[in-house]
Amino acid sequence: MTSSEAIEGRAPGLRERKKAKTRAAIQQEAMRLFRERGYDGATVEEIAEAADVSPSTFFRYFPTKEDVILRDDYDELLLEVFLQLPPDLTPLQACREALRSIGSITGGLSPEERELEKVRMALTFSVPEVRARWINELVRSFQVLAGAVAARAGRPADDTQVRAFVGAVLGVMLVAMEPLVEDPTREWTEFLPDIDEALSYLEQGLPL
Amino acid sequence: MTSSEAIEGRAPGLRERKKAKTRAAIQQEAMRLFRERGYDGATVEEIAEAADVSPSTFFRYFPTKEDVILRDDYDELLLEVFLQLPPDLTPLQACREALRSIGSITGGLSPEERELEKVRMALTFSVPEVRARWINELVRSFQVLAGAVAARAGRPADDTQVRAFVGAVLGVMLVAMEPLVEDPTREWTEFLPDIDEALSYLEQGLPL
DNA sequence: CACTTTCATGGTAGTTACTATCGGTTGGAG
DNA sequence: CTCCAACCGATAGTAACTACCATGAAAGTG
Repeated sequence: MTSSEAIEGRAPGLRERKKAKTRAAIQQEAMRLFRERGYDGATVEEIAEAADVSPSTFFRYFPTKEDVILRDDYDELLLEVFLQLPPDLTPLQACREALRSIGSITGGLSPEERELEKVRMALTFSVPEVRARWINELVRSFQVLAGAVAARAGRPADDTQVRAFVGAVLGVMLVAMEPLVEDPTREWTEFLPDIDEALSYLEQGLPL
Repeated sequence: MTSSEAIEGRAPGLRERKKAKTRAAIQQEAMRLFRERGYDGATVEEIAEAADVSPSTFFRYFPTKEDVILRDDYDELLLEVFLQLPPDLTPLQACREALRSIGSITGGLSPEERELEKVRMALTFSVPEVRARWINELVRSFQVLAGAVAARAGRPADDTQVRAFVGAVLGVMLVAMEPLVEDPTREWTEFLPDIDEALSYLEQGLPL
């Protein structure tokens, strides 16, 4: 083990700093071009040139063109928040609380970051392939969440009821955010109240 | 209106018959090659050659390589079955009944068709891009289902509770079928009891 | 400070999914 | 039998990736 690993995170080193910078540059230029010409209208080559890197480098940072949009840290964030919640909350209360936290975090972003997020979300929902991959990864991350829920409820990770619970929460979220497809200019945080309301219906056994 | 439209469905005409034959041939050869060499291991060109058509024709029948796997009629079938169910069932009962129907339909397939379905499902779940698109279209078709549920419950199509209900059913299905990703050799009908059980938990307000 | 090792980068060549288009052929209607 | 529309094959082109190698800069070593 080298000394660099020990202090990793505090003093990123020149190499790491440069990497973060290029990644940000690529993502930013990509969003700008996408907004100007649309997703299909901007080629990877053009994005790479705008970010002053070679196409090879683009693919080193983002394995596919889609990933330049999809890449974020929300999944880890969600899990982290969820795990730090007081254990006396019911799973559903915990989910609602975690969602509220995520929502408030995005409130404390710089204007530039906010704008970037907005474009990212709009693209995520308006470009079919990207949307498909987004949902796919959302399902995956809810699988992870299932583990946390199970732990909280003191049950095995593959418990049927736990899986049903997590699935229901996932589905409710998905459907609640569906209007974003038709109007990608809206922000996803607008739908947090809807999701919250839907989650409370869940608790009541979906009366219809 | 021509006479051909009037008798449409009964006497498909040579042209239509040929088209159906070509489509089936392409799909069948594709599945064979995918099973032999894997999804990425078989190119569209090879599939086209095996089916004795040109690559152009392949894309006329299936807009993308993924569609040769995804193409099926389950969505329409599900909706059709759902609409024909007696109106005195609660929405949840109707969903469970519809699922049972779909399951029993796949039971009455010829051995060849069964085999094809099996390969199709295995690929759907094991090839990431295909899986992503499958989920995406599942969400879409559940949007349509929401309309039917709303009608059944005598509510507007965009009713919050209806959307929550449909979302929950969708999510429960998604999560219940997740094990197929790790073991694509299993058949999806194996999971019908799990889904049914999960749906009944839903009715109880997801007690945990 | 010299040196070696590690690793990000750029460039090149190639594959493959997909698109646009156009001339030739074939099934179908009158 | 004839004309029309639909279907098909072929060709050329685009763009997202992949594999590979050589170069130069950063980082650990003495």
